[in-house]
Amino acid sequence: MSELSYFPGSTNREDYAKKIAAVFSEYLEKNGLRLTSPRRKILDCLLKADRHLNQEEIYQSLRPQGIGRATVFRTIKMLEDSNLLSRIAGISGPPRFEVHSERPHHDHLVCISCGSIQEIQWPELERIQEKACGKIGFEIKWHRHEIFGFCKKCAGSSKQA
Amino acid sequence: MSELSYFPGSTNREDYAKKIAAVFSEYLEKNGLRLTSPRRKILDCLLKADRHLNQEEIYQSLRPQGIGRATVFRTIKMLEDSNLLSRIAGISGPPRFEVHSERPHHDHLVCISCGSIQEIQWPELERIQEKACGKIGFEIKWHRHEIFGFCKKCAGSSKQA
DNA sequence: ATCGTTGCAAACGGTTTGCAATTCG
DNA sequence: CGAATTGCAAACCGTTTGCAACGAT
Repeated sequence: MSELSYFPGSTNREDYAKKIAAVFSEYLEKNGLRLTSPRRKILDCLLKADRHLNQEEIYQSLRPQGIGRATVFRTIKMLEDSNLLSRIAGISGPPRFEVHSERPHHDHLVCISCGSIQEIQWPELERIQEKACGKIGFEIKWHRHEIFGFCKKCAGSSKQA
Repeated sequence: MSELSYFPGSTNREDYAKKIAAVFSEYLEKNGLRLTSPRRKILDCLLKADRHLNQEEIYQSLRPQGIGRATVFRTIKMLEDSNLLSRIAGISGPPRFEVHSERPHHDHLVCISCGSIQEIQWPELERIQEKACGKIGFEIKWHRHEIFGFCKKCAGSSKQA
């Protein structure tokens, strides 16, 4: 399970976290909602993680602080609505989540043998996408691109799922 | 809801259906399983449809013939295992399915306003993908590429979800 | 006769919702 | 005070499974 997570050169993790929190807060305000302590903690948990968490993992790590499952789900939904969080499907099991926004867009390479998720950036591919969609009048909001196969390690060995 | 579905020039729908059925049958045989009437009907239902069906739609259309939900799920799983069926996630709700195999690969443009799904082919994009993955030693088995945004019709009008 | 297959109903697991208590502004 | 928020438990919904009856070789 090697899952990468990185932050653009000029922005360190804390600045990044602040920025995201600000965007979230703004979103909430605009909708007459509040940036409460549980919501903040859930966002922090996602930001601190160096891999893609699923709902259960967030819940387990925050339960000691008295945060319930429902709140985790509700907050995840808000973060998705505010376009700060994206859902990654994987091959099976519950979806995992990833804070995006400021990070350069990347796609996912999911290994169907060991389950690892690598990230990959494709500026070239993004360009082609936009050009083609522009031509047929489709206005892109976001996309999800998951490639399934065998990672380097697993491709070398026996390839069992 | 305009969902395209087409068959390559030289192959008409019936030939195509036969080919798929043959592949399925072969897969079943190889695994000591049988191409039974319910399985055949479920495959036919998917082949006949001119849009992406979900499990419930298949079940509803076959229920009059006495086919149960469990069989639909079980058969879908087999078709996925035999690499004849792929799962499309959409923005919400249950996954939809699409028979692929012989058809040229294509990605999906999902409209977040009206829910329509357009298909788009990107040979260029596929090439880039393979080249890049080859470079880092990732062996592609299949991929899922869904682009979300506003279709031509909805981009023009008021853009409500 | 044997072994896969079927439909049913119950079980399951992730997600959502109703609600009374609580917190925040 | 009033409105949003919370945790809990129950409800929900799509999916899976156990099982006894069935079907095909």
